[in-house]
Amino acid sequence: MRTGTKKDAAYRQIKQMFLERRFEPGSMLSENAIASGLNMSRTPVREALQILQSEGFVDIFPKRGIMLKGIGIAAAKEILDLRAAVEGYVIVRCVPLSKKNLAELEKMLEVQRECYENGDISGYLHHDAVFHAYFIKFYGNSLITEVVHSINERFTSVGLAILKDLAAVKISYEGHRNIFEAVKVGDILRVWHAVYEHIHFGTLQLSQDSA
Amino acid sequence: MRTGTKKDAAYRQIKQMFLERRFEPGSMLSENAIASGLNMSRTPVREALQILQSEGFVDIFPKRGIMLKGIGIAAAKEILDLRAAVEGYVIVRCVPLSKKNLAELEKMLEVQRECYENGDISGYLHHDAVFHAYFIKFYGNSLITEVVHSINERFTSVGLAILKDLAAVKISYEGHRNIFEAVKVGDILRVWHAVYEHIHFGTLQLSQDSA
DNA sequence: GGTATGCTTCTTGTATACAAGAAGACTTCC
DNA sequence: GGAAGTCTTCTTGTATACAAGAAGCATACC
Repeated sequence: MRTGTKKDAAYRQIKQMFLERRFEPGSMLSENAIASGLNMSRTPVREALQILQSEGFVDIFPKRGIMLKGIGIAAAKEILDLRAAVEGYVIVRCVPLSKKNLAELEKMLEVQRECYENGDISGYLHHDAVFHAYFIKFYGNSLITEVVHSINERFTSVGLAILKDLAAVKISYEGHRNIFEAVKVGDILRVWHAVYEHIHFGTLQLSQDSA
Repeated sequence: MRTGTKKDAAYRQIKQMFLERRFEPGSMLSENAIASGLNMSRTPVREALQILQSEGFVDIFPKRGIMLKGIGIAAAKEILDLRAAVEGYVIVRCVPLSKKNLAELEKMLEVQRECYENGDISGYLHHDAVFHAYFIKFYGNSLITEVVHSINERFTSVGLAILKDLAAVKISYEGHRNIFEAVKVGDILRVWHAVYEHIHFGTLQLSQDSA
């Protein structure tokens, strides 16, 4: 435990358990159970859970219990929509990019293409995240960075539902390349549409799942 | 007290005290002081403060105290930038609007103009918020609604710094009208630029303050 | 059998006692 | 006078005891 307070330790460990899918979404948790599992009293666990509630990970029902929230398709679409809003804006505002930045992006696209050609979906998922994070980080608005990070944290599981096969990976990769080309030529409207189409593709994939 | 738990009551009351500027930004608070002021023990106060920390209202320094955070100019600009991102997207996506919606917006603009002509800045501030909320509400993405609401909550005090005189109100009103006209003719790029310019105007006002 | 009532047991909500760190004042020593 | 160390007092951190609501079950009554 390299942490300062037990509350922070509890927060990190509980969130990690959630991200690792150690509990079923929809299942009820108890402060007592978590506390004994983490070898601490209810107090820090309780405080950690309050924060996780305000971040949308759990629902606390007074005197009844705590429910781990899952992400439904509707919520996932709303997250994608917010991402489209923010990322579209950020990437548009990054235009024009320096040659150095363009070269870095080109290299990323190369790596993505390799993942696709090798059938490495999980590798692609990682590099997809890196690609999207690149613009956000470069743009440098820390509030936007935080908001995007926060919504993506609850979204990790959905990534697999979107990039479920190589065909989807191919389309995603082409979306990235579209964005890149639009950025390269500096056509703002085209950038905006490319980002929108790319992220909206995720929405379509999710809709197919429900069918 | 019409509330369920004391924690919720504490949360609401403390936040309201912040919004009413009952404490100086930057001042140190103590759980004890707040708790006795609210006639409850430290526990619910403490939990409320943790949530307020995760929402960015306070900083908790372990074993030292709690500091009420103010909004610096840099933070205010980041908030405006995020608003530009989200509102720009939302309004673009609202296009085309029905005649009924356009008529409602037109009526709002009338009210705004009256506020301006009567020199009623505080009235304009209110109707400005209504105008911006109109698109968000109409668009109907609850995540976006929540995020915008959350950042605006911390932003109320800054509104006065932006619309500090009638000249600023006039420019703001013209910004709204620009957005409206662009929406009316359905020119997406023009909508996007109009929203960007309108919100970026706030950034400029803030920069002048610092000079 | 069906319904209502009270009990049992779970949960979280709140208060409080104590632990422990941080900061400043105060004292002591040089 | 100055510096080091201790001590006092503030703060929050954590554990625990108890309060109190909610839900299910068993039981009694009709």
